[in-house]
Amino acid sequence: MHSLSEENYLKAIYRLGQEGDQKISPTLIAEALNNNPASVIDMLKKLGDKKLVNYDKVKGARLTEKGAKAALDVVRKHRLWEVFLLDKLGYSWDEIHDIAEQLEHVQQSDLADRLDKFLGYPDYDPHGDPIPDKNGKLPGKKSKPLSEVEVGAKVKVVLVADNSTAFLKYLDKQNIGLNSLLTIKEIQEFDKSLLVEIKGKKEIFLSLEAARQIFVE
Amino acid sequence: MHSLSEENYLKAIYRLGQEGDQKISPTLIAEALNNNPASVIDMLKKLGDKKLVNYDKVKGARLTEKGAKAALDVVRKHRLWEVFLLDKLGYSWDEIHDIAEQLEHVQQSDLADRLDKFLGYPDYDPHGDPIPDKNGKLPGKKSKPLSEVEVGAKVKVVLVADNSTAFLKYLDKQNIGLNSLLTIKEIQEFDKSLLVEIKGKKEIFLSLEAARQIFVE
DNA sequence: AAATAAAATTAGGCAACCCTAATAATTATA
DNA sequence: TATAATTATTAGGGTTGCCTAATTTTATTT
Ligand SMILES: [Mn+2]
Ligand SMILES: [Mn+2]
Ligand SMILES: [Mn+2]
Ligand SMILES: [Mn+2]
Repeated sequence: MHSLSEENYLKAIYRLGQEGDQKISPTLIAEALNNNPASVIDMLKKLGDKKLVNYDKVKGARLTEKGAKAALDVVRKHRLWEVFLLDKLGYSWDEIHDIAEQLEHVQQSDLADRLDKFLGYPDYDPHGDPIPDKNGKLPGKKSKPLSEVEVGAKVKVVLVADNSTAFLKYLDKQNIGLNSLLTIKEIQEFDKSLLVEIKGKKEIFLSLEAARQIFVE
Repeated sequence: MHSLSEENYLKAIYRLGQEGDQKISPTLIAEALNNNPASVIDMLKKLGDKKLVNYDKVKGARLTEKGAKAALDVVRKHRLWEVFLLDKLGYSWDEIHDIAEQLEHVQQSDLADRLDKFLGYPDYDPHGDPIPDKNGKLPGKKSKPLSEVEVGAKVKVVLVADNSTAFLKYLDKQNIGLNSLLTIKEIQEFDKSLLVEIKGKKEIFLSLEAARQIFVE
């Protein structure tokens, strides 16, 4: 139906749309896909012809309903495959994203549904990201970044936004994972870095940078 | 490492090499891949540069050791994924080939090994084709086409060479599957078609064409 | 051995995606 | 508001992998 490249653009535009209400510009998309704004413009033209995206110099890129559906379909496959790789094949959470990037493009109408069933209809992927159901509906979950939590609060980690191997390995080393229970002991005034206690474990320091990637409730 | 296209060429050349000692010509490869001899020559040049294939107008195409290794790696992945799709996701044997054609190209060093372990180290895929182990070694099995069996013989189906949906659905309808026990009742002189009794089931007619695709022992 | 048919090869192109360099349009800054 | 910096867009190319239409080899028939 859609090419691998088209699917990656749709997914990137979808993701950028999720992270706040910034204008989704060619430059932004190019950064997300690690390519060139000139290439992005080419593709936006094509996706426009296919009625998957509306692009407007002022408003930036927006998925049409059809485009959003296609994007969610890829996201669903990505996250289901991540669950498969972790639960069934025993990979760790920092190894699965890159493999899922390939698996998500396998085309077969009922593959995602069968995989979903085989995995027991999971609601979240191993990084805490919600898995859309077959109609594209996402389970709701209202979390906020650890960087916006006050001193003294006790919170639970429910999602890790940065899925890079480097960051996930760092969290492993710090003993932070999904469902970790954290208490904010201190927030440094000058750099907003945090001193956090991990329940039953040691206290650690987290930079603002890191805290922004850890979502809690 | 190798592109999707390159992998498909390697696999095709490997498969053609397995089916007897015909000369593997550009035309033959083009038919196998449903493309054009001119395109094949382009690719043979590239695979030659990469030391994966030796091509000689007289001898045809031959995989180098490196090329054979790469081909077996793709074949291994294809067949393991087929087992996964049938055993775990519940697809039927006529639906899995096309999906495995896509899955076989997913690149990750230890994916095949993990899948192999998860599936319980199967020796054969759902069509009876042997699955190479991680060193490329194939389990031996000496079968012959049903078309070469004599009248009166009692044999067991161990492999189906034609993996097309059409042929596999036809076999389903005839009630023939792997491990079916057959007795050859008659062979027609004029067209070599067979009258076969399926143990515990009815008698059926098979064309020579069909019998050539069914391997027994 | 010609003539004919089939197969291999070369030449020239095309579509998908990406890139760099040049230019135009915006936005920010002095 | 003129000047500088940043973005967007266009122009021109490159690569991969495919195709069609010659052209050349090789194999088959008369
Ligand atoms: Mn991921
Ligand atoms: Mn994830
Ligand atoms: Mn197959
Ligand atoms: Mn098979």
